[in-house]
Amino acid sequence: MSLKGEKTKQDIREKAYQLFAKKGFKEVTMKDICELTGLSRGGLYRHYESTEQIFLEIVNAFSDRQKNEVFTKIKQHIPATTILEELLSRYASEMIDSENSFSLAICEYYSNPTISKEDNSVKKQYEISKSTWVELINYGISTKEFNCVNPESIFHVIIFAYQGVRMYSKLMKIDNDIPVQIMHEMKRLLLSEEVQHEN
Amino acid sequence: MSLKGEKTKQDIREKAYQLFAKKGFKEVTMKDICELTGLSRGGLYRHYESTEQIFLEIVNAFSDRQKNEVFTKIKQHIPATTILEELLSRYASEMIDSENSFSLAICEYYSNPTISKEDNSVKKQYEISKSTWVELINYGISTKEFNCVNPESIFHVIIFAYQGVRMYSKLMKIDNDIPVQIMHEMKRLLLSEEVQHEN
DNA sequence: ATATTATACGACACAAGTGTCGCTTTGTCA
DNA sequence: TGACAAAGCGACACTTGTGTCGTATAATAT
Repeated sequence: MSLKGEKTKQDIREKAYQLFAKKGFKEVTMKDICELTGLSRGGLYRHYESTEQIFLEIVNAFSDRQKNEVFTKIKQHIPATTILEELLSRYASEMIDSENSFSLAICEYYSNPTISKEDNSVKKQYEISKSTWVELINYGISTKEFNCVNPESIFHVIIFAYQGVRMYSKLMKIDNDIPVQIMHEMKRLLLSEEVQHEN
Repeated sequence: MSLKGEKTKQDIREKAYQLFAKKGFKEVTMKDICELTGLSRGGLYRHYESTEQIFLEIVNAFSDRQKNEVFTKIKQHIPATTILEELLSRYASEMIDSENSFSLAICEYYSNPTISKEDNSVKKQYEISKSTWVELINYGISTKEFNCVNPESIFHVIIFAYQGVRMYSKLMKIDNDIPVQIMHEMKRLLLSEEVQHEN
């Protein structure tokens, strides 16, 4: 029973996560990971044979973890507006600290034409994210908090808009209130008239 | 007066544009450009010393060209809704053909942490794009076609959402109607009630 | 036409990352 | 506590791209 091995792998994943969140996908090399973990080339290659393999393992764990968070809150009958605001402000804070955005690394990975498109981790992560949002929006419609035409299209606007901002923020030290602006527009798309006018 | 030189540079820029639009920024090497232009290493390096230098020259030309298009149409009193639809559907078509998106290369360049942040081509391109949209939106408000709170935040939602889609579409062969969905939501954000209900 | 300068060539040295392999060290079980 | 597998080491060969330089070729002005 190899305990040491799994511990090392865990450490590799943690350190690699930090590097990806800071530098993006392509910028991270096996050498970088060697340096941060303190492992030698041979030592690292024993556990993982590419940055992509490490990355995908992290992505999978990442989307699995977030999967049930929203669903649980819905079951607890927490108002949809509250859940929405939590989600949006989490996105917003990740945006402002561009040095710490693993989601941005995922974006970059997505946009990389050389990756193996057969792998379905990306699609899986997208589907999980989509079903979570659609569930939340439908819940909000059922409680009369939300008022929108098409939950799926709202989902797309939201996630894609946030990814765009993350990209820009990496270069431009974007105004901190842009995430807030976007949050307001997203709410305008979703909220019923009476709720909207509170703001 | 060196005619040959400028002709070669022009050719380099054209070929490089094709490569960037297809492969993104980082994926293109000086070697690739040598191969496509038929130039040797020394020949290419005489004109440009890096892919970044070529790229930035293209970006600058790119944003300058688009600058006055919208402004001209506003002066001709073409309805804001018409101009909006033209812009949005151009974005949408670029999204569907992910092999041909120079904008995506710009995005990727933006998100690259190793580039020289002193260069202001990116900021310039962003400012030009922003001022164009804000001008259009304010024009639409003045003609009572549009009805929105904050032109700048709408601008951000629009451009960022489209960039996000482009990224995903590069990997996922995204549904062709997602751009259309997003177009509708963007219109919902902008259009006055009476116009909106037409749809 | 020819001198002269701008273009273009391709071999070369260099840098950075990859992946491998024989060997050593360390864990783990009987 | 010894045996044996698992984990870790680091030198090596390889790949891919960069940037340079002496030389050759073509364009242009006089």
